[in-house]
Amino acid sequence: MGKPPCCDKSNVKRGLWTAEEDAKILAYVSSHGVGNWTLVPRKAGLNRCGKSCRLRWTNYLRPDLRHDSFTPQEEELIIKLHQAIGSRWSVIAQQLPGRTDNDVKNYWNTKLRKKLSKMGIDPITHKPLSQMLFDYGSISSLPTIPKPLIGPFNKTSTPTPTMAKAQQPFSSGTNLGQQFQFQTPKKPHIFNEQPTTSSCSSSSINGGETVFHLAASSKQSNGIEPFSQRSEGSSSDSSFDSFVDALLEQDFEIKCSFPEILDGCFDY
DNA sequence: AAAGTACTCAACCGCAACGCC
DNA sequence: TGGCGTTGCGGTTGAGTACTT
Repeated sequence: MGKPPCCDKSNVKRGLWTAEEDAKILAYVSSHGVGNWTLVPRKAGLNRCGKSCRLRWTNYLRPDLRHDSFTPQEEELIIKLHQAIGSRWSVIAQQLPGRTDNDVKNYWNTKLRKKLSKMGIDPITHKPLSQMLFDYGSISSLPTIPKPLIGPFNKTSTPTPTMAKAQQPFSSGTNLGQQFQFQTPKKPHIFNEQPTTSSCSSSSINGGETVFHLAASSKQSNGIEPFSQRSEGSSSDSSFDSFVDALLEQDFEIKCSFPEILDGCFDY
């Protein structure tokens, strides 16, 4: 194991690729095929990291890639797969010929998350916001916050063993939820969905992240278990109250805009 | 027209898994 | 069995562009 020995970053070009560099990669691959990427820069005459070459090939130069817009069918499939397996972009991308995991991930982060949020659907749990608020609103007291859950996202959260390597293609017309007989640990998030870019910062509600760490740490049928099922915890604080108030206010606006979400029946 | 803000997406980073010796 | 190198993956960044004020 261990950290991969990457190129000497001070001596390799970084940033956007030029047409000339692309041509070198294409020429190399067409004559040698894809192989040891660490050798590619030297053999192809590129002043790039091998990893960067592999990424450029995988995400852009591969001849089987599509560069057109996502179709509504692809969009729907991404949403369903994300609901079933979470952010396992490589698995999702395998179901979309010509699309890369990076494509899917970017499309999700820039388009689909916002779309679901606007529809009143939580883009992580795929549950209606009103239902989640009902769950959280039913809590009479705030559970004690376990220390390991406080702070930034737990990057080490890994799929449960039963979900690993479920990479068989889906047969058409099957129930995706039944295809995936494993559970995906849902990552915590902030309700007011923003793209994860450097430009987003101040709009998250104070306390929200902590609250959703707790939400994410428990499971229900769809990966989240209501707080009311938790036995431990009892404290409350004003930041949580204001957070809940903000959520309730937001939910009220959503309900006004999308009354159909009240019956909990969704069609993406 | 200019400045500020939001959005998009290619590329990078770091970690873990894998395979070979 | 453990170390090393390579590959795969998901999260994040930031430059370029579009949009708004």
